[in-house]
Amino acid sequence: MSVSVEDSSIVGTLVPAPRAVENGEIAALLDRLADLLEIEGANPFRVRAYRTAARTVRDLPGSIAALVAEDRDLAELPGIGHDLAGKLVEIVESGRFPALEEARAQVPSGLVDLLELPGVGPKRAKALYEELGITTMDELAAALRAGRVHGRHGFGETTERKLLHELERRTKPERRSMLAEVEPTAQALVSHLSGARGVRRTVVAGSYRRRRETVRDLDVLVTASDPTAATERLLSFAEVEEVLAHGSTRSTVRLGSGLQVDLRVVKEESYGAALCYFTGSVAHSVAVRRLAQRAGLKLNEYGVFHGDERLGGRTEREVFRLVGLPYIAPELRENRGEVDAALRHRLPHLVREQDVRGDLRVHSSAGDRQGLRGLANAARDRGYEYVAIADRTPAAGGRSHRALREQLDGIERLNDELRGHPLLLASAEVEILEDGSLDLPERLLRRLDLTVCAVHTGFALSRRRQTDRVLRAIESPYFTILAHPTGRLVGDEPRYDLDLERVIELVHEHGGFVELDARPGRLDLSDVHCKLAKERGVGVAISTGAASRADLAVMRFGVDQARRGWLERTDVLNTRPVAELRRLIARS
DNA sequence: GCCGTTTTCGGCCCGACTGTTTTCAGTCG
Repeated sequence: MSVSVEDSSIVGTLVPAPRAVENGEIAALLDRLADLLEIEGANPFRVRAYRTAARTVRDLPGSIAALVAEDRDLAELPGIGHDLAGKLVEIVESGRFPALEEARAQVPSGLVDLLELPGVGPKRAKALYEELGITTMDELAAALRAGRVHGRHGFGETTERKLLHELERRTKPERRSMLAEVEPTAQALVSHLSGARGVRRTVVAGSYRRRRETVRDLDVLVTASDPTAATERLLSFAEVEEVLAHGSTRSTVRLGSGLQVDLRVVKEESYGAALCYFTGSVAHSVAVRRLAQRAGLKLNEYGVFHGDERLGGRTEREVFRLVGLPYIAPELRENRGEVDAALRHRLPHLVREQDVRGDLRVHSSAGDRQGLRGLANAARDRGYEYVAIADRTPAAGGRSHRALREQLDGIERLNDELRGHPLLLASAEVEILEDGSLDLPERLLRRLDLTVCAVHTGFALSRRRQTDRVLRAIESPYFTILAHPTGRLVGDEPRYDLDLERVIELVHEHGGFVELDARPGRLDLSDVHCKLAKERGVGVAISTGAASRADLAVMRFGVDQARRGWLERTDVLNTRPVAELRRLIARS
């Protein structure tokens, strides 16, 4: 999620914010201040403190505004001390952030954009501003063309050429790509590199391996006896458009799609250490390295060392063991408490795709042209024990009542025939109307095994009305699962405003469930919200909302996200055997 | 600006690559 700091209504105003300020907005302000301080040349550790705090705030499942309202001590949060706690309270209560206003007075805000350019960091940005008065990308482009940058300290001919090339190439800001979009490239790259002479292992690390919902680049790790052969091999990959850096053990290229690929080559004996290092996240790596340091060890991408003695690093397990930790799954490596949990041997046993026994939201079109029978076959082919057929209700442009009745009859007939191989569950993706009532008459609701309730209309409601709407639906005796709870699209702003914490609390009270929409462009709930649901004791259903047979396969992206949200098999509703599932969704 | 089982000061992760430096700073991940 990106928040436009410049447009934010909470900066530079004394008027109380009309709504509670979101964590994402606060985090963006802290990051912006860190950028400005960096350009100013402030103490780098102070800059880091703001970045750490931004991260803490962004990753927090509950809202800072709510903590402030409850008068909780924010200094208890990791990376937030007395000083920052006070600043956060001021942001929430008055909408003001004086430290940021002061920094803005020193450094024009537009300079921060320049940091996006490869090769431009805080020092060069500052030099461009102080020596040439440049504050924007456009001004930089103009200065380069006019030769005004030429001969300036730190700007050689190559740098000039690269910057101009970059400015002309980029017409819009770089966007992160969705995980599912880059998978084919990642796989093609791995098989291409694996063909190089002397290459033993090839693995895509980075956020791709952590299964983040979006990735900015692909970090590829290779072990090889001959590093040069491997880096040369990367350059021969057909999709390479531009070589950005090319060294003996490390190369960076840009593909035609705009995706950047970083390749690192290490010796086989360093595979584990390098894989830890390149899988990250940076915050996780720093936390682990700090542990190593405290134990008198040094950890880098080549191994674990005690003085000059190399203790190991061939496998990740060995690296973790040497620093006193059990193995931590890549999906957890975000420094969101996993190192602490590992130390206390309290890591979750993460849910796996093979634990999934069914899909609890599938549209009848997923049977392709073979109707319900085709759908049942598709589910059985995936090894599912059950599948819930959940077409939308009329208010969301779905089936008429009559068509739904006929479908329910069809499900009963087919179940008689299939005898539970698999079991078709009668459901509907029931629109929650603006007044919070469910968009089906009781006589139909009564015939359903479960409901999957959702918001597809009336996005513009205020936070209070939207929340009340959903809360009322949860109180319905026919409510089972809240589908795609926040309406988010990956990489976008939320489309409607909802107090998810209250919603989850009420779902817990009524014994219902929340959904994780597995589609790679949705992944709604987010990882952080999955963790919130788990912490509040609410089970999560991972569902695909598949509209075609092929869509059923997106389940794995949902499982990836669930793992990032610390979910275990027992936290996921659709890992339950049929009998148990029936009991859990039965209406009291 | 944060943090503490070598605590309230003095630390704060670490190495590769590039370009311009004439021995290393800036940037990046």
